[in-house]
Amino acid sequence: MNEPTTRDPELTRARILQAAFDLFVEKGFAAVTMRELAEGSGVTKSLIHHHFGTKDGLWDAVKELAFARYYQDQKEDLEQADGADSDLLSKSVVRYFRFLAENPKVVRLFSWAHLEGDSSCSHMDAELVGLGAERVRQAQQAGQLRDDVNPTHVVTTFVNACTQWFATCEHHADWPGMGNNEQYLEDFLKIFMRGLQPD
Amino acid sequence: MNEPTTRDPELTRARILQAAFDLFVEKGFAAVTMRELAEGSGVTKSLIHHHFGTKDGLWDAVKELAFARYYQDQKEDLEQADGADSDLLSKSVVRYFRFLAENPKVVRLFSWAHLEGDSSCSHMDAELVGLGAERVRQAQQAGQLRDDVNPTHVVTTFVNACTQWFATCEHHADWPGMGNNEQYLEDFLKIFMRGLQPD
DNA sequence: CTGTTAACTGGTCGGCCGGTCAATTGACTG
DNA sequence: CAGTCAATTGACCGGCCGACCAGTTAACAG
Repeated sequence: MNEPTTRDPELTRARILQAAFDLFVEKGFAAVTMRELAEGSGVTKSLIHHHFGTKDGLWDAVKELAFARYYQDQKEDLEQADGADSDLLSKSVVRYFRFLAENPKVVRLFSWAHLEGDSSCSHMDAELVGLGAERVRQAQQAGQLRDDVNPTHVVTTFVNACTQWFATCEHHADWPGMGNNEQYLEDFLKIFMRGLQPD
Repeated sequence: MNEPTTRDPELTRARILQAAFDLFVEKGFAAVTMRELAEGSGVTKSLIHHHFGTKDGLWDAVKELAFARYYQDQKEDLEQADGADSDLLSKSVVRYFRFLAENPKVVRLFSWAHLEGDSSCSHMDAELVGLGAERVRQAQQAGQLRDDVNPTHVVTTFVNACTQWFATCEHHADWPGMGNNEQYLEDFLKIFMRGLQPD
């Protein structure tokens, strides 16, 4: 557990992963070169190949790490939520919205991976949405939410509304009439929560 | 107005644009090579350079064409809508949803362009959202919609919910509990429209 | 029929791409 | 201390990248 000063493969891997994350998030996989990655992480091109094999290998490692963190974070939130809370849904929306607000790079990474047809994130999302839908179903049975809508669609609706907001965030930031993050969240919640009230 | 058999620069341009559109939509700008573009459109690489200058030039032309069609289509719909119709909003949602369903490639093109920081689509969307927001404002003043929410946020909410649905369409198509396009649209409209009813 | 223009082609260029490899260096083992 | 192994380096490779250019050919105006 000592700390070698000159050589530290784990730290090196971490530095490469961080630089690759930033570059891939910014420009997408295809537009980034191994030379940029090397320069960005302060190591040689060969060293990246030594640790990650190919450019694709590095890309996979970057995605796997980011997605694992995302998945862990979200699952934790979903499981620690109090099932008896009548305001569970709006709190979940807020929590998800805040997560995206604090992790804009993850949003972009998802977008890139998704456009390239990556399926690994799909399985994750399927499970998370499934967990959320189960909560909605419980709330419906408890009479807290209208029960004539598909619980999965309820979750998908707010996930879509939040995700796309941050995916296009920097564009519409200065549109006339468009509010900031908090104002949008507030209005969305107004609409969404009233739309889900029981008859 | 005759039809030359051997040489037709406009047809050539159109063929190149179509092939480029398909390839760029599928793989993104950076991952497509001039050679692929040439093969895909059945012409020589040099001819593409002759007509569009550089690869970037072709990319710009592809985007401009697709965006212009999108813009024209949307603006037409927005303007021909009957202002006195109390069900205007839900019809607009349905119309937009159907447009995306029928033009999945445009959705992907927007996603790519957007991730790359293209700002031209931003101005378009700003104007379209502005037009829609104006309609919402009118409906609010007529007492047809609740007036304690920002009209721009109303439009953004449904645009986000629809866009992101199709952006992730092929992924969640087979998720457990997830319905098809029509079922999602129906549930979203239930939530959205009730959420917007006046007090 | 002739001259001009532009569509179109094949060949080629310098440069950068991802990837490899032999050699060096540092850390740890016994 | 020698010996081992992995971390790290720099030089190098074949190939493909986007772009260019000289030459050819079809359309068209006069």
